[in-house]
Amino acid sequence: MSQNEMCPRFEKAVNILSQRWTALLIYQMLDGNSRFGEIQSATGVSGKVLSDRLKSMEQEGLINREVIPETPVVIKYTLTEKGHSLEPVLKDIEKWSQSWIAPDNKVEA
Amino acid sequence: MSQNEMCPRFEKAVNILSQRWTALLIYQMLDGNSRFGEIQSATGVSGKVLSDRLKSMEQEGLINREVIPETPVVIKYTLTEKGHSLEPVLKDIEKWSQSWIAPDNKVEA
DNA sequence: CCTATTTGGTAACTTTATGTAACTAAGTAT
DNA sequence: ATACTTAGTTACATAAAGTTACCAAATAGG
Repeated sequence: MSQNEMCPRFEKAVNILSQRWTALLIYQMLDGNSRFGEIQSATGVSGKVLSDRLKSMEQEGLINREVIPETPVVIKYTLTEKGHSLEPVLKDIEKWSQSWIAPDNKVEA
Repeated sequence: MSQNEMCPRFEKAVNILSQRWTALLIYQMLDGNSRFGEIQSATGVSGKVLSDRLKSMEQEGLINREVIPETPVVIKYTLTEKGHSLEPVLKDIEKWSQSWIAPDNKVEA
């Protein structure tokens, strides 16, 4: 336990973005992927965690969930304005990675 | 398992930043905090995890560890150029949080 | 010498988060 | 009825994080 003197809004933002997968999921949605299965196979996240993350991102107001009663059913996840507003942050991370991470870095860890 | 088609450098960067505490630790160091105890009490991270993170951040080339043989011993952690280069990313997150996170948000979760 | 204090940790154990694999539900076509 | 597809959930296993107690070095006080 300690006295956190950091801005609680900043901490909240960091907590959101440092939840495993969340940044990658938003990145995928920025990239046009909107369906459960698309996002899952693009990222490799497990169905269980994807389901959890989508729920908490929805509660956080980052995404919307839309049910399209086609057959079979299609669920479309789209970024809200708030979610979309994270684009510059992710692009910054991308830019940083291109300057500072070696190109042949395997993610095997 | 899945076929990740994202840029592996971007993924690596996201993995670094989405490790719990890492972003907050860098933020503290940008703010001038350099000692184990300072960083620990400023953030609230446990000694065990702080120790782990500092090691992996050092291996990642983000920080340097300097032993100053005063009494009692002082260990000084400072950002490398690579570590410091994350400042714009963190400032972007901070800016985002000020626009999109409610001010009275308690971190109690 | 013996004890206490301070910094920067480590070790053992508990709790929480994530991963895996199998299963469910709705809708439809065969 | 059976099978197929999407979008999940459930039960169980493993990994990561938190908690608390302890260790090591260096020194100061008694």
